[in-house]
Amino acid sequence: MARAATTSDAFNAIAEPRRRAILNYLALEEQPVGAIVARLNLEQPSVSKHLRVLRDVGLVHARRNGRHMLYRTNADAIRPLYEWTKTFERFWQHQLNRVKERAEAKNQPLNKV
Amino acid sequence: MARAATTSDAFNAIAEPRRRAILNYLALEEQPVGAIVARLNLEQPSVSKHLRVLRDVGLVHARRNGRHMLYRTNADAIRPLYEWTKTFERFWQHQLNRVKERAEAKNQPLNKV
DNA sequence: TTGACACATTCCCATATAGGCATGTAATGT
DNA sequence: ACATTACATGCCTATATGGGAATGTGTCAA
Repeated sequence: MARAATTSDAFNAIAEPRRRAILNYLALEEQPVGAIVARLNLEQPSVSKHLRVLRDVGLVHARRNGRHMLYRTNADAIRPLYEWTKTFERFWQHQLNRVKERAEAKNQPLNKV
Repeated sequence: MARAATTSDAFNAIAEPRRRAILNYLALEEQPVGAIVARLNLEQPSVSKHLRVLRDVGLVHARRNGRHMLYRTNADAIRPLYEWTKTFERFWQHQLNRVKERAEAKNQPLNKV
């Protein structure tokens, strides 16, 4: 058997870095495809394909507005991922990382996914 | 180009349900391969391969003890996933889901990943 | 109706699995 | 040294990409 389809669930869908970037961008407000293409500097067909995957697993919502398709992130669909990772929270080394976190937040690049 | 390697990062590695199950099992304490095989009811070569992927991305640590290889989850490597999902926390519908959560927790199967 | 704009889909291809099976390797007991 | 235990790796196959280029579809303006 091959690897599971990217559309099989949210875990597979977000494995793609560009799809995570798209979700980040669409979290604040809905945007047309062209805006994603311009902002993330990707090919239009590529963005459409990624959006198709994200839509299939419910990670984005879409609606048409004239010639434009407006997409927005469905944050609720990300919760299962959050819940799973949170399971391991009690095993982290809290004190040490809290400090590192603040230090890194200051130098974090804008397009960092 | 094809899909990114499962070993390219933690996001790709955890896309596989069995790998998440392994991480869950190895979170509490280190275990030999045979225990994973028995507990998750998988083929031994399959488990070894999954562990290889998890090890390549740093999601598990391994040490030898006689004939046994003892693996354990490296929870710190899961933090980046947690941090990314947490980015969307402010967009969740808090009140509604808190209620749903408790209701679902009661009926959750043991092997649910 | 025609043309342009905004996206979506299709086709082709190289690549990376994950499963099943066989085999290789490291460590231990006798 | 040899058999056994406990894993790791190799080989083969079917399948699912993601990129690039071309083409199809839906909407609006004139």
